[in-house]
Amino acid sequence: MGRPKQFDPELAVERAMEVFWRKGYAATTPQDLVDALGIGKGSLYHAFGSKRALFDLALRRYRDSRAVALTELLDRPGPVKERLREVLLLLLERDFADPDRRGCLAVSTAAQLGSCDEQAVVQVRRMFDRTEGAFRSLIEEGRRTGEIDASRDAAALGSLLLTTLVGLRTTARVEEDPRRLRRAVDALLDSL
Amino acid sequence: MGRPKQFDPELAVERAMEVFWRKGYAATTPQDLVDALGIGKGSLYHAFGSKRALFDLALRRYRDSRAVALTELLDRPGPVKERLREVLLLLLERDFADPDRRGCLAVSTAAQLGSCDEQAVVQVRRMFDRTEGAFRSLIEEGRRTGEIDASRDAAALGSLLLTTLVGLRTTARVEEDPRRLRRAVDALLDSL
DNA sequence: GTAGTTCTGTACCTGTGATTCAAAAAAGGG
DNA sequence: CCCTTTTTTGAATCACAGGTACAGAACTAC
Repeated sequence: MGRPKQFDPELAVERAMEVFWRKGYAATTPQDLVDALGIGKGSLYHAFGSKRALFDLALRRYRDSRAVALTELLDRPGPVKERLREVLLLLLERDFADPDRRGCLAVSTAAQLGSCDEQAVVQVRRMFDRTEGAFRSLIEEGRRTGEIDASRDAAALGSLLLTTLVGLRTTARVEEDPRRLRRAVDALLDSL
Repeated sequence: MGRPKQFDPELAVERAMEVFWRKGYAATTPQDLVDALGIGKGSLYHAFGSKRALFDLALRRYRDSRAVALTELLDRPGPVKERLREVLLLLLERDFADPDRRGCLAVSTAAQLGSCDEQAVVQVRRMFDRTEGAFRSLIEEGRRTGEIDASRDAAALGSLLLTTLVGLRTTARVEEDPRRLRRAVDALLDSL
């Protein structure tokens, strides 16, 4: 009971995520959020408490939506290496297609809040762990099917893939020529 | 003539670099800079014009000092792969040893200012290009000495190494266990 | 209809981010 | 020793970030 909300909180978090993603946490003002969410300041603070709390929700939403999307992409059928290549290249294309060059919110958060904000670090670490795990599973599958040399350490390769993905998405924010990064992806996969 | 400066501008930029590195551009306040530099606000703005201009100087200083240091490390004698491994592991150790987990200023800048700040993007791109070039030269040397398969594309491997380094230094900011990243480095170098 | 609850919009407040300025201080030249 | 130039100091400015308070609106249960 009580007056019902006139906005969809899920949608609001989604939009907040977009703003934080585009401008970064520190550079995002309550006014930016009010404008993007289309609700009053009162409603915003009543519903979410603080800018920081809203950021946490936004980051969690990002993690849930993107990490799931990634694992779904990785779980499609086909040869392991091709799946890896397709996923990495797809993410690259998306990053280059984005006019704002926002990259990955988790990666940016890691770079912006690192150390001083334990809460955010934990969120990002969780997302990284999930992604690394997905890569590792795929590597293990490849080892079973013989596509990947069984002498190689699946955990290490999973870690390497995560690291490379993080690097790719960061580098893509300043790189002009997508071909250089595509070739880097090829170079990595040719080595597996 | 005129009253002489009572502080060393070089040292001031150095200290400003430390602050920006630790807190990030947006989260650094003029007061932080005043405190760290030990000079008054008036002097600061008189000498550097604006927070942004000072950041540019700091970023340039970072680029000049660190990129040179990296190429020096890479140019030491020894087998190519071992040099690569040593450099990557050394940077990792340093990142983990840093209590503030600041990572690399250029990488953080790429993640924080990307797109919206063309000036900074250019600086970072320049630093990345230089690093990638150093890696590439080393790869070419390895191909000449036979350490690295001549069938491999030196440019692509240079790009891959840069990407991985960027990813390593970002991941190190949220990762707890250095061994995972060390293994990732090994996995990469074993593939060359 | 009224009581109780929850939402909304606006006004308001405090602190501080980023910058500017006036005036004093420290040099050198004539 | 005055004049000019440059730097320093510290106060002052001005907008805005981040959040609160409050009056009322919209709903439900009785």
